[in-house]
Formats: sequence, C-alpha cells, structure tokens
Amino acid sequence: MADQAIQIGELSRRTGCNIETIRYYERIGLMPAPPRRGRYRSYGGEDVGRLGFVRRARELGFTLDEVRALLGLAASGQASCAEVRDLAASHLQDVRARIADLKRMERVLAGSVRACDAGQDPGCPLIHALYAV
Amino acid sequence: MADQAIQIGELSRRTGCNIETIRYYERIGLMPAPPRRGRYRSYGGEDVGRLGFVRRARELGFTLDEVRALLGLAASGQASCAEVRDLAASHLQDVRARIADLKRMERVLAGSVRACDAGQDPGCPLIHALYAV
DNA sequence: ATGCCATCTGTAGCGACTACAGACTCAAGC
DNA sequence: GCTTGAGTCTGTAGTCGCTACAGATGGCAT
Repeated sequence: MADQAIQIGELSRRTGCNIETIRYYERIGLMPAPPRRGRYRSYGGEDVGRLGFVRRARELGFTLDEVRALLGLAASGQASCAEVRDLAASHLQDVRARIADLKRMERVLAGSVRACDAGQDPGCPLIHALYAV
Repeated sequence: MADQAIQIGELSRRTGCNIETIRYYERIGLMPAPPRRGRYRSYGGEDVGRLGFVRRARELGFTLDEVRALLGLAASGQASCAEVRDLAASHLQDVRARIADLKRMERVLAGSVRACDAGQDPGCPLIHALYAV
C-alpha cells in the first residue's frame, strides 16, 4: 500500500508545500490535525491528496476561503458540481478583471519607457505623467 | 493663490486617497508631517501634488518602496531620468510576469467551466482537475 | 557521549492598508 | 450659553497568506 505514515518533511517534499505553511493550514483548520507518532505529526495518503488539492487550487488563485468551500463541495459528492462551477466562474471573473487592470498598467508603463528611450521630452516622461494626469 | 491651507478631509477628497491611508503614509515617512493648525493637520498645494503622485504611482502597481524611490528621483531633477526608466522597466517586467501567471489561471479556469457546462464528465471536471494533475 | 538533522510550539514580521475606540475641536443653530 | 453634529485626533488591532525566527525536544548514527 502507498498509505504508510509519513512525517511533515516528507509531506512537504511530496506536495511542494512549505512545512511552515502546512502547520499554518492546520492551525486555520484547512488541513485536519493529524495523529501523532510521539510528538511528530503522522500523515497518510489522504493528506497528500488533500494538500495537493489545496496547493493546486491556490495556484489557480483561489483564496483560502474559496479553497475551504471547494474542499467541502468536493467531499459532498457530485450533486455540487453546479456550485463548484459557479465558484470557479466568479473567480474567473476576478482573474479577468485583474488581468485587465494589469494590462492598463502595462500600457502606461510601456508607453513611458518608450517615451524615455525616444528622449524627446525635456524632463522625464514618467515623472511627468505621474505629476499631472 | 491655490495654495491655501486645507484639512485632511479636503486632501482626501482632492486626491481620492483615504484619510487613514494619508495618516499611514505620514507614519511611514512617505508624506511629510504637515504643520498643525491647532491639533489639525494643515496641508498645502504641494501636498496635493505629492499625494497625487503617490496615488498614481500606486495605480501603476509600484510598491511603496518604489514610490519612495520615484519621489526621490523626481526631486533630484532631470539627471535621474535613466534611473526612473530602469525602475519602470523592471516594474514592467513584474507586471508582465503577473499577467502571464493570471492568463495561465484563466485558461485552466475557463477550460474547467466549459467542461462543466458540457457536462460530459461523470464527476465534476474542476474537482477532478484539482485532485489529480 | 556527541553530533546533527528533523520536528516541535509560540510568536512576530511582511505589505498596504483598513477599522475601530474613545477623546478632542470647532462652527452653527436654538 | 448650550447642545449637537461633523470632522479630526491618537493608538491599537485586524486583514490575507504566508514566512521567519527562537528555543526546546526527538531520534539516529558514529
């Protein structure tokens, strides 16, 4: 069986999640408090799965609260697919809004850098842009 | 003259910057501590300009440390244009990297939502994607 | 016995604000 | 003169998602 007990360091290695972060997730109730072998936390295969889930959801930009919700929905079987979809769709809107924001920044910055390189402006084009809109 | 003394509320209104944030900027030394009229902070036209500068730089995504640097360079005259350009160019790289990150998220999310809408998968496609990569 | 690494708990720090509580100042209305 | 209300003051603590310690144990190899 692949389900032998591992320590926190091994869990960290398998999931790519920092040890301090794992303990943090436990503290805030995102990961369950595992049994102890002596004083050391003892994890099993389920924990590797759950933590991997958390990490991938985080990589998609879900907040920890959203991850918590996703975990709940994942546990509640397939009836919840619509709810998962809605959560994802609303998060997708967030992501798109942030992309739009960043693209606006990008345009302005790129324009200023170009103006700087052109060197027409008597002062500094970016400073100029920041001082008066 | 447009340089009459205004209170913090008016400064807030003119710059669109939260009152608490203005005091925060003063605490961390980004804005100078203004003179007082009685106990109340008394600002002038320069402060409106400086705070506007800060706010616009923040809108372009510069960190407060970068803003501090930009303020220093802005004060030091036009010799510093090259330095400003470098700061902006390096920040532009950051912004582009973040856009790339978000676009990756967007692709995955949009794909999952689509898969959900298609409804082929027996389980939930997003949950599925999160559980196994 | 001695190293040495891993793990433990608990606390504080980051960035950039934001949100109070509880005191005060000031001008206007009655 | 007295009250009311809006504005301002200081100081502290909370947010999010970690990250970084300090200082104490645990367990194994030499």
